[in-house]
Amino acid sequence: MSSAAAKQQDPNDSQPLWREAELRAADAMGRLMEFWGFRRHMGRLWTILYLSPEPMTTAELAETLQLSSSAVSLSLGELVHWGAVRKTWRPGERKDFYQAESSVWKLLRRVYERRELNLIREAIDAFGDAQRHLDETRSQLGGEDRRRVDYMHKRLSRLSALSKAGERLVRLLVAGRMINPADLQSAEEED
Amino acid sequence: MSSAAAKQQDPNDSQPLWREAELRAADAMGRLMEFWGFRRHMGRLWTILYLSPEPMTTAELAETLQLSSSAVSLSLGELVHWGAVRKTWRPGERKDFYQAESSVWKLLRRVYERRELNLIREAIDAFGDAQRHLDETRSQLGGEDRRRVDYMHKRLSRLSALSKAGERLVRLLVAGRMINPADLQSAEEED
DNA sequence: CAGTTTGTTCAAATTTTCTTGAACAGACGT
DNA sequence: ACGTCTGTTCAAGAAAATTTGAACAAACTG
Repeated sequence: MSSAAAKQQDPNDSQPLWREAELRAADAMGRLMEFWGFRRHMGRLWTILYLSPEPMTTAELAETLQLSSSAVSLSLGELVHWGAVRKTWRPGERKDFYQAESSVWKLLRRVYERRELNLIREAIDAFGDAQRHLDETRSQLGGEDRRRVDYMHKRLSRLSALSKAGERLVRLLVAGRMINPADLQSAEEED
Repeated sequence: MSSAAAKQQDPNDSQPLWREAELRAADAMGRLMEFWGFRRHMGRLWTILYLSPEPMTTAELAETLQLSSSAVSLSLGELVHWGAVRKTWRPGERKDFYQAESSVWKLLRRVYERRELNLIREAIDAFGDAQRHLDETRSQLGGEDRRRVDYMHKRLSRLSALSKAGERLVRLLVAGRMINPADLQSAEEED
């Protein structure tokens, strides 16, 4: 029973032997997710859950990663919101238990769908707005300036085309269909 | 000559009429690039240059975006480093001039290549390290713990497989070849 | 219904990242 | 060679984010 005891008895020196490896992997995933625009801890927490055969409680997670319970609550809540972690519970237990959504692919799809696509659409809108704004000022301008505005207009069209190609690409990715990056390339070829 | 004068005379109220539109687009791109893990200003600067028919000086950029010269220098330097902006110069002029690399696609490729791929590779390495670490401890463990370690080992393999699929996918993207996202899906199907 | 246990929210404090102005360095013209 | 014009670097200050402990709320137990 050495390790079962070690798991809980002494807060200092009694980490299970695999803890080191676990944390290493969690950290790598944390960096990945941070780069990706999420909180570092989200990646860490998810990984710990993903590597655990059993659902875990917030207390266990806090202990494993040495976090305050509020930090766990916050990041875990966000993970649940993203569908990366599921709340489960056990009959007879009061605590909530958490387990990782194990289909990483499904997860990535959701993220791309909710975040990347929205952002690209906003950008597309902004480019459109800018163009409309230029249209309004155009009549007030004389020769040189008018040429300048026309140039900007053309460039904005190119940015829009590109963004739309990007949007299409991400949508295909989300739908799991084949993607041809050459589409992006061609979106900026007619000038 | 009204607008040519307006461009430079009065620092306060004399923005060219298209400035508003320009800034709007620049801001959208700034948000995109920030989300993307770069400095906000890199997107802004790049857009201003992209929308300008002529190469611009750092002073003009600073004035347009209301930035200090050091901020411009910093972000512009990084853009040059990423190949998103080129330094040019004009005979007879002492200042440096900058123009946007207009092939956005080429740019994206470089970014994915240098950043995303490196990060994924680091993660793959970390997962491998963690597994090796588990292998070392395995012999010291008894029944239950050993099963637990084996479980973690299997999960780490899955993470590795997934990351490698991701790496392959990005490499194809960079090479401009067709991509089948189903590869990712299948990378986590054998359990 | 009072007392625990568990989870969430909030404001304060810490850490990290960005921004700035000034000092520095290089290049050019005279 | 000197003075001027540019661009870069650096340390200090400002702003933004993360983190935490404590207060609060909700759910269950006896």
